[in-house]
Amino acid sequence: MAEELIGKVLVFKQHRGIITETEAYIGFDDPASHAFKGETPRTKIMFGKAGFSYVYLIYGMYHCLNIVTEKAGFPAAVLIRGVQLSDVSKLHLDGPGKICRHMGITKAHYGIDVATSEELYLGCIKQTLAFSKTPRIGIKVATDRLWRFLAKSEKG
DNA sequence: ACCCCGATCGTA
DNA sequence: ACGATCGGGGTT
Repeated sequence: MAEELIGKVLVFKQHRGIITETEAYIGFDDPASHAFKGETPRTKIMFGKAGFSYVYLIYGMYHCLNIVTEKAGFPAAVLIRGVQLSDVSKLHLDGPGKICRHMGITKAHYGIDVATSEELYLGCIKQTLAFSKTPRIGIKVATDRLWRFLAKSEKG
């Protein structure tokens, strides 16, 4: 799903943009995942059905948006790390904290079903984007896994 | 009650 | 390279 989401459209309220960068956090054997140590109130949504938002606060200052994937009982999520805004600014939001800060996404938007919500959802465009795979960044473990996906022409 | 630390970002 | 800033989660 992290690969699939490259080139899809992220819509939140009046904001929309093409997803240019994602990271995957998968299952019980991924030590970089918040779900690795088991289910907690914060990570509960990751253990549920796919298609729900997982928003968390990081470093006391920034929010990060994920989309839960995989079947219930198997924790996984895709972190949205990069978005190219579709408005006239064409601003490239580079980093999960910047995306949420710009769009106003907070923990209040935890657990939204993106399949039915009219506030937060995903869309398609006709073209697909080529992408590259790299190690995930900002983590200190499991950096050998190529679970970061970056649209071509993005640096990194 | 206390402590450590983090899927970040802006500034130096 | 570093500090800001605070909640989550484990430990006392």
